Amino acid sequence: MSSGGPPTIVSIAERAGVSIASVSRVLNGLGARPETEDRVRRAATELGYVPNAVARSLKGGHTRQLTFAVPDIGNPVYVAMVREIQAVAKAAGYRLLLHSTDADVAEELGVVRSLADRTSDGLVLVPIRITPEHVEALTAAPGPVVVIGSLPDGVPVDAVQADSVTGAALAVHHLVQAGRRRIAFVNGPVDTVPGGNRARGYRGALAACGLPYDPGLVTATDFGVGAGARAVARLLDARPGLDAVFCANDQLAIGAVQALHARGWRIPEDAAVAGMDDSDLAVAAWPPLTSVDLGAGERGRRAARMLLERLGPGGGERVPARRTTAAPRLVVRGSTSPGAAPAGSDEQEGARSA
Amino acid sequence: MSSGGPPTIVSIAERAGVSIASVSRVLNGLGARPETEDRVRRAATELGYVPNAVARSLKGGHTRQLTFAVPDIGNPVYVAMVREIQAVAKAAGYRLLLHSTDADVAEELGVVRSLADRTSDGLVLVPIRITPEHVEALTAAPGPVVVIGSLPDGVPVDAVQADSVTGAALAVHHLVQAGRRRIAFVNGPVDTVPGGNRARGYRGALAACGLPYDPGLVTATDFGVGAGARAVARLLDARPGLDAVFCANDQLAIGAVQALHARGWRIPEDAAVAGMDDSDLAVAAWPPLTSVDLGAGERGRRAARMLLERLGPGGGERVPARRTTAAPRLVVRGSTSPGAAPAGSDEQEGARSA
DNA sequence: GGCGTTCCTGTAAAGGTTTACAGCCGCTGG
DNA sequence: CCAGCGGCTGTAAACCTTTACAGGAACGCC
Repeated sequence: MSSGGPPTIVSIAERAGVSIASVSRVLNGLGARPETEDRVRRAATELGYVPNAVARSLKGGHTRQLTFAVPDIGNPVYVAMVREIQAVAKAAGYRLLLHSTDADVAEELGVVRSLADRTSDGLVLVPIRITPEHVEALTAAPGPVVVIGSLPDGVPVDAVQADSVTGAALAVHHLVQAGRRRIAFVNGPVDTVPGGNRARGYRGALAACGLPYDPGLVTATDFGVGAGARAVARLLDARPGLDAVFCANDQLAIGAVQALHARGWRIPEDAAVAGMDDSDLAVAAWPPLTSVDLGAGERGRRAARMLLERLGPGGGERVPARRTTAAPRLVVRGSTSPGAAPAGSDEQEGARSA
Repeated sequence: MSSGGPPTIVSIAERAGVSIASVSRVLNGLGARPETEDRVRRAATELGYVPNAVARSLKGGHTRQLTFAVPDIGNPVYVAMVREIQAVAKAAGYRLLLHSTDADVAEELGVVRSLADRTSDGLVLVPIRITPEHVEALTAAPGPVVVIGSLPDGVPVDAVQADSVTGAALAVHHLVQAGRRRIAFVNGPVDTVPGGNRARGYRGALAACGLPYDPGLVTATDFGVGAGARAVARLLDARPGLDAVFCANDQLAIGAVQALHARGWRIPEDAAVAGMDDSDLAVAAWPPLTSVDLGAGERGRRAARMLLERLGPGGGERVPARRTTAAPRLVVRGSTSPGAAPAGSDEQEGARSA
């Protein structure tokens, strides 16, 4: 009696005249008499057998799937992370489940809890913000989790952080060294951890350079090109003497560039512009944007690796939670430095299109 | 005897003093005596029970997972698709498995065949190119597949296409209407279906407008900003009289803009530039790029919907394979039209960043 | 009072795989 | 010649859930 649906080890066993145990053993490379081996293999290929991964997962207790949950898949920073995580997962024989939380705290918590349904073996989570509920949910997580973001010390969960404080400082120092003295700062939403850190880095670097902190040079807005352009337009009205704009984000920086161009300012002669994240947008701008690479790809890669270590034989509950930080890197281009990065010499090559 | 691993319906049954069947029924909302209902629910919450999705899948024969396979997750076009597919899948209660084929034909075929392992209920595939092996594999696909791309007519698989022929024509006509007469064309790799179509659209539109086809104005290169810049630099040497550059891709167009800027050309006064895909890069450029939106998001959405229809009750094998085409849309910005799209008025708002 | 309904519950099978255990065969060594 | 052992193989259980089926109790009706 075969026929039913797709072939199973039972169909193979019947056709080969052996037991299902032998089929399983042969197919998993355990020992068998050469003749048995032969008949099983032949039957399997004749039937076009493919093992049912679901049944395997049920028996084995793992799915070989990883979940990656991000606030917004469209954001270039997260795209860089997905890409690396995908690569690491694939190399290790894992599939990647992509979940968009739409920047919703309740959904983030739901993702953590849903580890309990055994759909995936582990989770890499990028929270938009860490609330006490997060701490609670993560502490009680029903499976291994790695957080990309800043986690309080007590939480027994691995985490990979960006160092936006020194990242911002890097940019400010660079601007100062380039002779700028009135450096505006366009921040994103300040109620997030990175928002606070970037502000801190900006302020600290100003202090370190002996420059005054002028609140009139600082503004916060939503992320987005248009928001950045409007914010900078207002800034230019209030402080027409500024000579540099540092933005918490490449999108904001693009907006800044547009606002400056619209008023006929030359970049970088009249005002320098620097962004953060070093996304593809940075090289798309004219002049190409100086930007601080906060290591999104690197963070993704590390997070995936840490998660896989937890899943590997040794990693279980043994090891205590680890914290690691990706070093920021300043990429200087034409928006702050007239001679830098001529067209055609950048590294963003090789993407394919449909 | 509980304790073992996480709670199962057995643990609940023991604790509530009922059978596992009753537990299952209560938890699935089928009828039960109020008292039974109560005890089961109480036991379930006390134990923190979460149903095992793998066991459910095994029994039910479906995983509520969809696979989306793309050549390269970093490409903005595919990002737009992922985003929409994710949204549709999520709304329908499906999870999304993201697979990067790295533009490898063998991997694409592997993805189609791997539908047989029952890991996901269906597949949306973006092939880099359609080979005879693709046709064969798709015809024999062990589960529902929707292809984003151009499929020969005989293949019994749903497909969603872009219309790059009229897309390219749209751009060329717009340039001609803006008074341009010597319009260069920078194509991507020509051995792909879109590459050929874009070339056809360019040529057809020139003919329709009564303009001569000058091979010296046409070039093909890899996608990528740097490649575009180099190609346009060569073009400018060969045909210094050109007055517009049409690119098969926003990345190439960005490169074109940079090459023109580098030689001191003004855009759009000395030369207009238009791209394709209308990605985020288009609004990042200065001046903002006119670009043809080939409806990547729309194609993703449609593909996901078609796949879900196949999975729904009616859709089985009944319906014959469908073909649908997303209409291209020209988005005019400053790179071809001096007054268009002032900064801050664009629609690319709201992205969040870490 | 008995019979038929209806409602609820429990037993058991099924879904496809892996694997512990036991059985069988044949061979070797004493 | 027999004990013992090693190599293969088959049976059956387990993973966790859903669900067909049958049994049982309560109730209404004749």
